Amino acid sequence: MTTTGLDGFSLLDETWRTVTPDAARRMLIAAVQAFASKGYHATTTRDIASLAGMSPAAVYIHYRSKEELLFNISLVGHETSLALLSSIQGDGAAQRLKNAVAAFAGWHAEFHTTARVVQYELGALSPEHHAEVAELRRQIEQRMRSYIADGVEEGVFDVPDLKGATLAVLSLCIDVARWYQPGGKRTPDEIGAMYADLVLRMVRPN
Amino acid sequence: MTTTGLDGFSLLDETWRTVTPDAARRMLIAAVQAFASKGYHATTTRDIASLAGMSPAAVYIHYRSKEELLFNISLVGHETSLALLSSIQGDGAAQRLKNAVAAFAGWHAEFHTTARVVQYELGALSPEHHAEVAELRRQIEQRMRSYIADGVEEGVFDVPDLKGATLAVLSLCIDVARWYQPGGKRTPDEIGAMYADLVLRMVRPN
DNA sequence: CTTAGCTCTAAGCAACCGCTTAGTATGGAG
DNA sequence: CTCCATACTAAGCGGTTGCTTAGAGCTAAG
Repeated sequence: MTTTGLDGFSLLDETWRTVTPDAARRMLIAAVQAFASKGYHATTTRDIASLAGMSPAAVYIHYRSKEELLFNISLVGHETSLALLSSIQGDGAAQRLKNAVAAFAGWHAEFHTTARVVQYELGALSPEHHAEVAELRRQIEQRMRSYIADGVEEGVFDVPDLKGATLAVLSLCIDVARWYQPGGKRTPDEIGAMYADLVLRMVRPN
Repeated sequence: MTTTGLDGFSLLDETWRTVTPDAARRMLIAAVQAFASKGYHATTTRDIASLAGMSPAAVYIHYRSKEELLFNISLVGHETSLALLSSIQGDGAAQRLKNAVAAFAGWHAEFHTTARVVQYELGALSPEHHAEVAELRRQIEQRMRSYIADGVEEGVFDVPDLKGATLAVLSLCIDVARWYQPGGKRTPDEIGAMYADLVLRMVRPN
């Protein structure tokens, strides 16, 4: 095995560390790249195999179907971003919300390849797999809502509509995956910081 | 011709009024519905024809290819939302930005079917068609930026990063098309009003 | 060395894709 | 009535799709 275009990628993205064996992980990373750049339906199993440097049939050694490949990506991606959002710390509700938005928006920029698949290919999942992922999405929403609710209870935030504000904040962060480009003016960290600032302005009292 | 599921739709959505002849318009509306619910690549020309109540070959009487169908949708959709954003009026920069966000976000809710195709199927356009649409997107961004810049010049907005804030505001509105569902708690107008309020909070001075 | 088990490939199958072709129905002009 | 243009359908073509099958290559236990 020499170059398949994956070498640099797998070093940058540690999301798939736990996927074994090696060939299964390379296949998954190839699928992430292909799904992200062309979309799930426009990607053929031959594309994925070719990106991973293997034959078309090799896909089915490690995965039952193309959809199962997508489900694995979606599941690990959602679990990773939920874990990230759950690990937020900080002094006071304002600091915690700031850290949460910076982390969540920053993740959607830094791992925009994974994030694009996670956020925009949900509809290609089977009903059973979709339901499983939807539960994780509910938990993500609940986490973000609690960060905002904390500030309201502390009296440091002024939010007329808690559910609406949560929706807007999550929406803002998620949409980063749509427009972010690696060669752009802002680094993922800068985007995270800028968005954290904008969100805090949104919830601050008059 | 009796029911194809389009009758109610075409009454609700006046975006395609100018498309003639009638069969071409019905085909386009069928394509919008199919592209929006399954994505461009997952939609077959047989799906579209069937939704329009015609034979598969009828698509090619009015359109050269499936991609040209998408291009027409994308072009008219972008022109419509640009026209909407360009027609904003109001007393003072704050009122104009408020109206602009309410209209733009509201449009992405009310016409979420069209908006989904417009915003999420850009990558399926041919390079030439994509370039044509990209120019319209630049004009949309410029419009929104000028509404924010006006407030900064008037001294009623405090925005550290004009381009960043414009990006965030557009992003917030566009992402409505991703999460909006017709049966939801909020009407398109309510979403527009809520988002206008959130954006004004974001740009107001301390 | 034998054998079992795992990973992978070469070849290909049935189904489906976008699109074309040949021909039919319709309606208006002369 | 004939003639012709337009709008449509039935049938199907070449190519591609997701996935399967049969078997080869490799590793390691006995």
